[in-house]
Amino acid sequence: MPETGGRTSPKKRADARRNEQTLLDAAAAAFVASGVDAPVRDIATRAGVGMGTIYRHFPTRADLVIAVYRHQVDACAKAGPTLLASSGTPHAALAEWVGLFVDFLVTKHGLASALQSDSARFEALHAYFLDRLVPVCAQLLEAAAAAGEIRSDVGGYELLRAIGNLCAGVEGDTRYDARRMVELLIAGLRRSE
Amino acid sequence: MPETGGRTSPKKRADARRNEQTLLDAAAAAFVASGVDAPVRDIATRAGVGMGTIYRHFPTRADLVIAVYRHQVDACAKAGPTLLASSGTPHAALAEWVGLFVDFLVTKHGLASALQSDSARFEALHAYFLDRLVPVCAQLLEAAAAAGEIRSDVGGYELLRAIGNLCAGVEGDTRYDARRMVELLIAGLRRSE
Amino acid sequence: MPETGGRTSPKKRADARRNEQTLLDAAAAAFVASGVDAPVRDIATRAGVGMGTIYRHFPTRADLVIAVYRHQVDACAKAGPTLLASSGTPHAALAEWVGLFVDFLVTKHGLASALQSDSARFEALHAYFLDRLVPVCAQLLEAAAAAGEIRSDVGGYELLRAIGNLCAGVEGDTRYDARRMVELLIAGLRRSE
Amino acid sequence: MPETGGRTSPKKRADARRNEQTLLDAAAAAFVASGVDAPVRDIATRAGVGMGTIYRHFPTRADLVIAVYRHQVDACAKAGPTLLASSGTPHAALAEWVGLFVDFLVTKHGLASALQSDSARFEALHAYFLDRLVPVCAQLLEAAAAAGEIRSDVGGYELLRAIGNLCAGVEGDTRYDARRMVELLIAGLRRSE
DNA sequence: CATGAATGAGTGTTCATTCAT
DNA sequence: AATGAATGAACACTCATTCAT
Repeated sequence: MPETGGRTSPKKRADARRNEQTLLDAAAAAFVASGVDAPVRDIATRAGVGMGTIYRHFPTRADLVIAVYRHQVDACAKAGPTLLASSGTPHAALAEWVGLFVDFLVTKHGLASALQSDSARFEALHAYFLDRLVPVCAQLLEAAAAAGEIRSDVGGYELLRAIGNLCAGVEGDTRYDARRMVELLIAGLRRSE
Repeated sequence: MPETGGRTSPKKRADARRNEQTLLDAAAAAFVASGVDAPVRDIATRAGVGMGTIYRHFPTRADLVIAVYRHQVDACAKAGPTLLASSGTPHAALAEWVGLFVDFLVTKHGLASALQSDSARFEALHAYFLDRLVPVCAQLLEAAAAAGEIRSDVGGYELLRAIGNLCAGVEGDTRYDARRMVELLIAGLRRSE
Repeated sequence: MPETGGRTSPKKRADARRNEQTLLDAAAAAFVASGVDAPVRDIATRAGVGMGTIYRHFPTRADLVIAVYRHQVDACAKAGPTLLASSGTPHAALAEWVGLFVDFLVTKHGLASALQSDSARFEALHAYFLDRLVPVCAQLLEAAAAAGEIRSDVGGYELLRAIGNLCAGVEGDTRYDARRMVELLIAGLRRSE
Repeated sequence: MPETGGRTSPKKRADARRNEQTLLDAAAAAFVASGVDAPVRDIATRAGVGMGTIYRHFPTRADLVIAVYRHQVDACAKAGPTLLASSGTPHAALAEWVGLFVDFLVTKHGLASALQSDSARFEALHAYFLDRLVPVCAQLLEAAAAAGEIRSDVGGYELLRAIGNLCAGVEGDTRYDARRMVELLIAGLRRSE
């Protein structure tokens, strides 16, 4: 448990952390350039380290991907309750939160596609996203449903998956606006009386 | 010039045609199992033929993929005008037609994912789908918009793309119902006044 | 023995011969374009026949190559004694005959290279050229040697091989003139006193 | 920067270098046996390494071929000026140098054939040989021509090409002596008055 | 601990050759 | 006899992953 103030971790710790951050930055860059399937060697080269180092820190590709996006996923997860408290209505909060999620996905080219992949190597990634975000999404949905604003038969997992899908493979397609499509989806949730 | 019903084509033709069908069936199966990127060798094995046979019939992967789905795409394209004529309202026709398309995509696991692929090798596939279906979808959208039932700022390409995305990677995910999600999307199109 | 005037060979014979000539022409063209290794299918296509037809007429590639060049090789072989009789000196006759051979090789792009090939598939080709031309070349060499014009320690096979080599792979190399190099070689044969 | 005799290069280097030498030896052997087109797998097997190792060390086939012959080509190039200084006459120097080149080519069966190849994949090989040897050959030719010993209308490239050709495909042909034929060629260069 | 050399399975693709029709 | 569909060996090349140094 490396708390900031601890006296236990000597220089080493700082170094290692710096190193890991270099790795994550390099991976993020590689992901943008070549998708989440970017060759390990590319990432290593970008980071200026050997490939072995990457495997040491992140035994599985999913580990690496998760680490790269952890902060943003966490931030997104935390924003849910906040928005619910501050927005006018639950449905508005949901829309805003979904907007946040879309912004995240759309700027991380290749991520949404990776989330679709049923390859075993991305299982952990899948799981992480779900663990963190499904509850949040579900909470927002429930609040909106409880307020009578939307139908109550759509779950967090399903909505999240749909949003992820709508954001996949958008890379340079000027005729397709993922954000708009997601808005349509959210609009479609409205209770039809 | 293969006249309808003519008995002109020599015996060979019959054999070759049968073989080609075997190929298409095998390819379809392989696509379901491994996506549209299924190794040529796998497809050949499934069909019980040599790899060369596949290359003979379908020089390019796109040729194969298109051939596999051609009939259904065509049927889908033709259904558009028909539905428009027979359904109660344009929006109803649109919904029904979209349902048809989703049924097609959802049962062809792997197809939707391939349509997302920006790989050059699938360019022709992409083009084929777009050429055939975008006009139909656009026509339905326009009719519904003209009737004042839906917003008029969503184009055929965009909607088709969104639907395709919603249907991608669904393979065995019991918690996600692509059909429902697409319905949400279509519902979201409704004119919000 | 299908003599022209025989009454034995009905139409069939004429057809078959015409067919075979078509084959040879097509092969010759293909050889020029792609070398003596031209794909069988290419040749068949050029000839407008099926591949099987080629295999029927020429079971081995060497058979085909030999057939293609037979006339010219024979003509070359026959020219030897003629030149010996008509030219001023045996060495002059040798030079002229060699010139003939070089003309032949140089215009048959790819042939010289094929003659070098030690691939078993060209064994018969090799043998044919040797059987026909080595004796002629040897005769000319012997005459010139007997006349005291050239050294007597170079044999027909060896000289032929050297010439063939000098003509190989010349295809479009403007800085290399095979003819000149062969002339150098022949000049080098001169008795050095 | 590998200084002479320095102990700077880390241990690894020694291993890698040894390995590379193994590779070069294996490649040389494979080239002798199957020509410079020897399958990568064969070379790898001979060397007792995986194919990937070869691609790591020599990304392109030309890289490999050049590396295999570099030392000897360089030695040959350096011998030119030396012989010119030490031999009795320029023509003698030329003859000796050519002898060196022939010795090299003849023992590297398959090399001469590769030099003939117009395949794009051997472009770099071709260029390397030419860059290194044409100037040397040209210098010797010019010196002999200046001394009035030989004709002055044959260039370095042309002579080198002719020699290379004479040495091609000699593999186990006991009736053909490339060395003798080249001598004939050189003899043929003598000024004919 | 880091390094990066080595491994080798996996895949696309070409063509000579055979053989059912 | 002719056809051309089918076969399958052969080869190049890429990368994830392991492990000796």
